[in-house]
Amino acid sequence: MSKSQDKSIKNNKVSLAEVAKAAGVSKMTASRVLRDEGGFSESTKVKVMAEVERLGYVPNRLATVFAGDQKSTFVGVSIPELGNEIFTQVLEGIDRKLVAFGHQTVLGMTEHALEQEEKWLETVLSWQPAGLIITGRSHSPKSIQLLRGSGIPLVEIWDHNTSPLDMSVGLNHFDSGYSMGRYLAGLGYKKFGYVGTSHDTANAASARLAGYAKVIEDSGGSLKKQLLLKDAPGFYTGFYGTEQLLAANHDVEVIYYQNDNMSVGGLQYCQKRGLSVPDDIGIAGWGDLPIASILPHRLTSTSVPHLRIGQIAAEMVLAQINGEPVKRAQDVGFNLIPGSTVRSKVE
Amino acid sequence: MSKSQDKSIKNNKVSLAEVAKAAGVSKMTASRVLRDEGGFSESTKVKVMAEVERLGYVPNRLATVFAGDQKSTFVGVSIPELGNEIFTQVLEGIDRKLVAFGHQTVLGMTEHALEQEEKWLETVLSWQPAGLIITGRSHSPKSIQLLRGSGIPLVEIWDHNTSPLDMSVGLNHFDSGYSMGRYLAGLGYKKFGYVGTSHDTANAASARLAGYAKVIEDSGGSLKKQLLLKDAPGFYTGFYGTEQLLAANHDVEVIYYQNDNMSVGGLQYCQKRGLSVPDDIGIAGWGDLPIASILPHRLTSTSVPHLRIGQIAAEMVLAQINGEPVKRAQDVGFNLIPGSTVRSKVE
DNA sequence: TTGAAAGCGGTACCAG
DNA sequence: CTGGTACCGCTTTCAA
Repeated sequence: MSKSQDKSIKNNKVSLAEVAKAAGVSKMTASRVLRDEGGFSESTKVKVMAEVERLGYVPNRLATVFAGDQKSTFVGVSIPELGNEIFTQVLEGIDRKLVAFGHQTVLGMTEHALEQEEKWLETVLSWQPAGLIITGRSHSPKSIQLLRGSGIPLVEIWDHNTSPLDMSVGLNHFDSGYSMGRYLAGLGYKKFGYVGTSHDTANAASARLAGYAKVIEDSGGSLKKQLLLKDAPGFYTGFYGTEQLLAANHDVEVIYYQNDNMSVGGLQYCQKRGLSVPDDIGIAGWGDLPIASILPHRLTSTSVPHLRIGQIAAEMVLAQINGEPVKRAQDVGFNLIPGSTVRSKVE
Repeated sequence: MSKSQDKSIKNNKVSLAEVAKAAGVSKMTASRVLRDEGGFSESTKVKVMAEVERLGYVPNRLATVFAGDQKSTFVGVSIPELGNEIFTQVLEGIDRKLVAFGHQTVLGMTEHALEQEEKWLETVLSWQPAGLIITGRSHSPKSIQLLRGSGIPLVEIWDHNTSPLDMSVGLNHFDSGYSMGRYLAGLGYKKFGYVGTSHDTANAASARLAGYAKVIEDSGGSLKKQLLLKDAPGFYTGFYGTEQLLAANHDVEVIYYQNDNMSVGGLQYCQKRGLSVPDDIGIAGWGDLPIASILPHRLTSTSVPHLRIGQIAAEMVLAQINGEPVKRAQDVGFNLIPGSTVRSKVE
């Protein structure tokens, strides 16, 4: 791992000064060439670039940011979990856009815990990020203080939020759950079930459940919930959550799941038990995830523009960084997919 | 967004000097208190901490790293794609471990392209990361030069690599494909199929395919491949890849997929066409992904410790940072899962 | 237990 | 077109 010469004491990093000296010019001239800001001759440029190449110079952006009044090119992005496909898609949308504009994502997994978020925020802010994109709208008091004081572009995503700390993009999860509830109630269902995961933090999924529950309450139906503690909302969780729900409540007619992957778990459980969908039981998911595209029957679900949310969030941060005008709050909406895993309207 | 006082010209960041002044001590004393390195009285500590709290001071780690000869706490982590569950799991393993030891992940999506990796490397290295974890073993010459010159801990993951640039953890993908080929050939299959995606870069999946092909060649069987260009290896890709493969090759007896999700797509396609698995056709996946846990029949596949690879990679970087001894190359191995989506041994 | 001065690697600003 | 100088926020070193 030793290069041609191991002159430097502290680390093998080549500095601008060394490059400049080797090229026989001043630091300033070398700096100008590297930033291509003009004000130097062609011959100087050639000399400097040759040395850059020869010495393998990698600029120290820390120093750059530090020197000027600039911000770094980091954007802190927090999502609750990487094991959840939905957030992974949002993250992908964000990173793609950010990278295209010369920024980098500094990841934060908050695991639905306010303290985790707070700890991450503290650290990431100390690196002078150019912006912040965080999932969710509820934060600890300390976090809010940090966010307020940071003065950098901030986007709260996922939940639509008409009064964000700074900016926000997402959708109304309560409405989304409510609309599914209305749809199912409209089909004549009376005995509702719900299967999802549960966390300490108020989150989007619980808002959907609240919307769903509201319809049921208003329409005089019954609701049985199966909330799995601290589990990731995936295929298997849906499978055994359904098992548990049905074991305790034989008469549930339709089940709404936290997401499509869980509902596919439910679908498999029903198949295993010989329950016909939708004749014996109805199944509804959320999120229109990839698995839905290959199911033999269209899954009743709600489609949401995951990638788009990420893209918009990144665009908002970028626009704000560049001082362009930005709409503070955007609602990307959702789309109910009727599907064929719930019964048709009763005549 | 305006705090109590908007005194500063450039940005509202509170500096150590301001805290020190407000507390009536010198910068150094304040610095000592904040780092808790001793050498100050209890009363000074109280004064300083009070001001830190009151002013909402957030240290500028950029300056810290810059001033001392320290490294940052960043670790650059590159994966090919976020849309691929497998890598997402690896990433989760990495980030969990890293965060537990006070480090942060700076994300890089290389999209299987060497130039993307190179560009990302250049940027991320300029931020003086404490370490690097990158997926894959093939890099551009420029990338290799950058990596060599960086002098920071580096782990190449995914492919087992006996002569890594620095360190490596992964498994032998060729062997993994070979073992599946042997297993299937041992069951009497002669006409093999493969469905996967294809990229410019030599990657792990192509190594598996090569191992699989080798067995087939040696045993005198036939191999029909369906390589989907630039597609993400997911459910739907598996579905229509199977459709295409079978349309062109009616007599394929067993199909090996790039991963489990694709094979589930294949399973669904077969069901749709009324093909019985394993009677009419055999299906084998790779990766033992979550979806496999809820299928009615055990999927023939290969299990791999995704999270573990991530954890080990992070541990290697951490150990190296702390100057502890590290094994340079680790093979986590793989495990063939016989399953019931291929036929039983022919008598 | 405390503080003053130097310097990390760049860039802004001005003078030549 | 080029170079000198001050300085960004913090830590290291040395002296008090």
